[in-house]
Amino acid sequence: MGATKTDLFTQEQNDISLVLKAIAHPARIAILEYLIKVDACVCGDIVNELPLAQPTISQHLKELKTVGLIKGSIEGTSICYCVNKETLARIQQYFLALSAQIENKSNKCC
Amino acid sequence: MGATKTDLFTQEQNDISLVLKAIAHPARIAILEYLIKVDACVCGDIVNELPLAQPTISQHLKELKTVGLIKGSIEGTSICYCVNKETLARIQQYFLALSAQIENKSNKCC
DNA sequence: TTTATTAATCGTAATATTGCAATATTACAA
DNA sequence: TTGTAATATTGCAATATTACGATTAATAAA
Repeated sequence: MGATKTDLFTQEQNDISLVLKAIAHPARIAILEYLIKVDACVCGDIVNELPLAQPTISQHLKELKTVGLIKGSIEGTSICYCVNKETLARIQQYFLALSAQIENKSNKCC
Repeated sequence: MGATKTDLFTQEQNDISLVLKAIAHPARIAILEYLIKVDACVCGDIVNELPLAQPTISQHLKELKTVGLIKGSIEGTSICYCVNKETLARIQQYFLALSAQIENKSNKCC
């Protein structure tokens, strides 16, 4: 087959997995960390910062944008990107909730 | 090419991306949530719980185990799986740190 | 020993992802 | 309008992932 059977899972499980899949690549993690580090947005600087070709960076940015992890605003010929706090916060909350659930319990095995 | 250029990124970026990639699938999210919900470990119950074939579940469990998100211990003919708190905590801390960094800053654009 | 039971592994078809060269688009300046 | 800088899109080869049937390995029960 080869395609994920999304219809078998809940909306939230699919949503979270899409956002995590977008983050789950070293180049996209590097982009997110860089965007956060330089405060607000930078544009073509990302191409200079990372050792990947421009089309590759552009594609990674598109994936991050598609799932709402970053936003972009046009400034003349260049585009200013920045991290979407809300989406990041949502992921952070998700893991916080998981950790909280597990904290109260003691493993019966392992 | 098709293969991620891991040598271009830091150890931590690659590490985090591997763990996130393991989580970033609805079936594996469902497995993690189920393991957390039923407290400690269950084994073949996961196959009954999720609408996927046994080899598929087994493969997903292997991926989760490879990146250290779950542990398994043999109990007779069955295997008892449970979530590895440490790895989950590490991911949670990672996102907490990102969120904390971004909280202090005001977007220059977007 | 035979027979279930449980879970891992193998093999493979279908599909998705990664990375980039080539090209296109967009916005502005001269 | 022509040129140029900044990004996006297209097309494609290489590789990875997903899912599962068939099989295997390991243990337990009869």
